[in-house]
Amino acid sequence: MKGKKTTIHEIAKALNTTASTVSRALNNNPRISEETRNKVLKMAEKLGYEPNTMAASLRRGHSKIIGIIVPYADRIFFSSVIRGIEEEVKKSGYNVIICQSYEKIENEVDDVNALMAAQVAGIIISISRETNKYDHLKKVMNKNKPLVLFDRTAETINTSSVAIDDFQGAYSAVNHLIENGFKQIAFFSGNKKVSIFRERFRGYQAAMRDNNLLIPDEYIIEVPSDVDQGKLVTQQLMSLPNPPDAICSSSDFSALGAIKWLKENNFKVPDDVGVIGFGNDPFTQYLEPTMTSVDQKSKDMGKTAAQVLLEQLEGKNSIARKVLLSPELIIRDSSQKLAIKKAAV
Amino acid sequence: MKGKKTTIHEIAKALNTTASTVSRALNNNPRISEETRNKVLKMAEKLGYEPNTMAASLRRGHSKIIGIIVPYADRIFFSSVIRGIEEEVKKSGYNVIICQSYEKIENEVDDVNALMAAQVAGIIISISRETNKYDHLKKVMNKNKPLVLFDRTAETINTSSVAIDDFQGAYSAVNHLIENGFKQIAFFSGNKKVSIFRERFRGYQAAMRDNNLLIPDEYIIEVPSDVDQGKLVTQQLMSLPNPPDAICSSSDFSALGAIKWLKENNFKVPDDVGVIGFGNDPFTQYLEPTMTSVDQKSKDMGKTAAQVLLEQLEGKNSIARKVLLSPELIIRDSSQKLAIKKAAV
DNA sequence: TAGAATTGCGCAATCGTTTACGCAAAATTC
DNA sequence: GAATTTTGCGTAAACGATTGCGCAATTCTA
Repeated sequence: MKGKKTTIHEIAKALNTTASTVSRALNNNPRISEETRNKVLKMAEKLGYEPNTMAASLRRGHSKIIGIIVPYADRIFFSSVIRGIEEEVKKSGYNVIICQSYEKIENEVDDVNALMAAQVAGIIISISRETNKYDHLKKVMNKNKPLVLFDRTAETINTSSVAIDDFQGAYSAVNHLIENGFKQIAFFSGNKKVSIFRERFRGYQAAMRDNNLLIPDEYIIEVPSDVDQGKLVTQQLMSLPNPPDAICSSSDFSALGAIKWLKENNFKVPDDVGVIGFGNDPFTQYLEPTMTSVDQKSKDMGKTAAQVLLEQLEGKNSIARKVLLSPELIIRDSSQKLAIKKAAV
Repeated sequence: MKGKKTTIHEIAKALNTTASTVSRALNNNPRISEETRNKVLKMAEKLGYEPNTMAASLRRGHSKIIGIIVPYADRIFFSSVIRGIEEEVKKSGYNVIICQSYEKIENEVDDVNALMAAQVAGIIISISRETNKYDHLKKVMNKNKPLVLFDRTAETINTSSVAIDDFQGAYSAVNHLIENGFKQIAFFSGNKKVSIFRERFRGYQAAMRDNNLLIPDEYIIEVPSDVDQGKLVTQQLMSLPNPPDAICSSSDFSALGAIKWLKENNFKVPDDVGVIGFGNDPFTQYLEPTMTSVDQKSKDMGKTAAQVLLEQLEGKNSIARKVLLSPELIIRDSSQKLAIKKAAV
């Protein structure tokens, strides 16, 4: 019972053959006879052999581990992507190793180095909000390690990426509001330095334009993804001489802030003001009213990122692939005026 | 720029010395002079040296990676524990690798094997709901790999563990309800085969007994952690000839089900019926009324589990340590009758 | 049936580090 | 100043698996 590990050499000795034969048998090398292979398999089983992946990785030049870097591992969006990746790569015998950047570029750089040192087979990353230089990512590419960005991608470097179509997400959200009779639609944008937020903003603009609706400057507000900040700017908005009749937010949290402030101040949601969030965080379905939100397909995103990476790993495809997933508008109560909703039934 | 990696041999050659000297210099071996060490460091920097952790791990017998196994990586409790672990082990230069068991014992066994094969330094695990045999865990211990269980622990094997005091959590929750004037308190238990749920149940019983309150058999219901199931059993409960005036739940989700059913059926929460959940899931703070819940200290749990594991790794402590963290009752609106609340102010 | 191709397996180098051992030079002890 | 200890570093053997090369034995080709 003492943890004496068996190696292929032990198996070889027991079978009066050599380690190379055992190795080949174990790896289904066609140059090994069925008979020998079976003997090896049986003996391996008997001796409780378990391969030392370190040794194999060392020889091979990389491990069967995929590195993942996210800002925070405990945010539902990221943890859900991670789950998707894990599920997918497991099928091919890979494991995932998680690093957090805490939205700091220094951590991100360190993480990349650590992962490279750990000889990961490839890296899947959602870059930090701070990240504006890409030398660390280029280093990965220069070493010919597959690299896939997700959600927060970088346009300036030529790498594979998976994201949702943020433009379309915002566009369909705004369109939905308009279909439900809202006309004066304000927009909560995130930090416009980040591409996903720029795209959402563009989607909002396009939808308004396509429906011949004007956008007063005061209707566009940059607000962090935060409940209290959401409340604050909602107060501002509703104090305008021409307050909006709906809010489309780039974040579920600021949308929640909006709903909270509105209810506290005796506005009815959605009858007085409609609200739509972005992200489809689980809490949105438990609110009153339940919140309409754009689902980011996080698990799919993870699965897809994993697939793209594996493709690259297996050499099938070395050119960068940019995948855009379609977001899904999850329609709940916060965006449908009761009268209209009833009429529709 | 082509990913030619520099090894210690290259450094040695450039310095007209040997790999062993370089290795020792890099590892702060005291038998190396300051002068040599500095030369090595400088040259390593110059040549862009990055250590190959695979090789080192192979030689050392284990990697600087901690394996984590959880049922689901995207459940807030687990992702939060993972975050805590990652933050803590990173300080000592370790990384974490994540596996999911999906509550299946076969997956758990596979995961353990995969982690052992990856030569992880140790394993931190929250066992699946199904797990009732522990051979796979014993194997880890037999190979002298540190093993730490968290939250869902196993009493029958002698290993370190970190959990919250579920007894105390439930006890203080029930006590709080009683202090707020509730007397007929029902209990939503989870699956009593799982130790944490047994403990919570015991806490409930003890608190009731200590306050000389009787528990009708019908008040104790085993219900999965699920909103709809919570609704269902709440309906049952409230149809009793002697319905409860409060519900203490082992889960936030079934508690949410209770609140939903109660509101839909014109019961006031908390004035007619008080409700307390367990887990302090983020959504609890966004409900109406906001939900009182027992916080499980997930991030602390992760940090502590990591500390216990590292202690064991560094050989300071080879005997099993069982740590119980104190849960924290987060008091919100669902458990305080308005009259009493005002009086308290 | 001679020559070519294929099959089955052993030899030995290799991946990049770490580390026990040993030895000379320098420093210390008495 | 001889004997001992310490310092500084080189030699070489690991760690456990993979794989190019080569060589017999077998099968196939013509």
